Amino acid sequence: MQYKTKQRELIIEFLRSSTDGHVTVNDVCGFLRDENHSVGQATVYRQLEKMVDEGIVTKYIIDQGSPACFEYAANSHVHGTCFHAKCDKCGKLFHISCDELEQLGEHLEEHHGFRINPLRTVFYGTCSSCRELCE
Amino acid sequence: MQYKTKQRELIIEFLRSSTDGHVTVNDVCGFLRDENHSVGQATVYRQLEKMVDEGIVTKYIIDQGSPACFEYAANSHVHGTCFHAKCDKCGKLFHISCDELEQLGEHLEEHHGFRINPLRTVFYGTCSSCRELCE
DNA sequence: TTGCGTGCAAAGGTTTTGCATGGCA
DNA sequence: TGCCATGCAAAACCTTTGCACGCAA
Repeated sequence: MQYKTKQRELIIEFLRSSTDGHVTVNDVCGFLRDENHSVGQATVYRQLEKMVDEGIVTKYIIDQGSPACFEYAANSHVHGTCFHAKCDKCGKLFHISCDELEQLGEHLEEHHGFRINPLRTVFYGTCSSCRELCE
Repeated sequence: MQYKTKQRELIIEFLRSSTDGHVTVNDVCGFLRDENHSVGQATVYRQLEKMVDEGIVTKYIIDQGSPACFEYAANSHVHGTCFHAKCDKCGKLFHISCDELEQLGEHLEEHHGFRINPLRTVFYGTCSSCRELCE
């Protein structure tokens, strides 16, 4: 049973309008406050959690200690599996999507019995720009 | 410049003796306290951070909100690249190491300019046992 | 009317920091 | 002696929870 409240609508509207994709609880609260539609942060946490369960929002855990990122599912990765890769050095977040990664998923499931969830998995490493700087 | 202190030696000794590999700050403090060699937890955090920088210890960020895991590097993955995979359902942690994953690394670097760090990367998903339970 | 949703504040857990003291080189 | 390391407590940070009140159905 899912009530339709004003707060829920506001949160969804913001997620939908947020084109860059990755939004934190703080972003949501801050934006709504600025628009004079304040919503309690506990409510934002609780609503986002529900939306994740419903599958209309995706939660990314990018870093330990940093706030979690949320994305309106319909806004993103419509073109197949998409992974996130984060650079340890500059902190930039990349989206990677290609056939090899699809195969990775198949391989893991067939040979290791593990079904990877691209929405939760983040690759860590270094991007080319940062490697150039070091050399 | 790196001083050689009693505390540092104690921490390294425990990491070295810890065969299962993944150890939290709390594990370290608890063990040392039991052995009557108490070390302040701030010290443990600071020393482990240094060891990570030096490359002799690996830090795994398994879950948001849960404590980070540390591993004495010499104790592990002697047999090539090893990735971690964590089951969302049962929470079990698996070690995965095979040729396909080596290739994944090469592919990411060649085609996406991203050099993945297996020591920091954790795959999330569901293991076969948990999937069987659901079906 | 029923009971889920909200908001505030407090609590929870992990990690970081300030500052005076201790100990390596 | 100089300076890094330590230890304690407090702070910082994100997230969860308790509880009274509000509001959708």
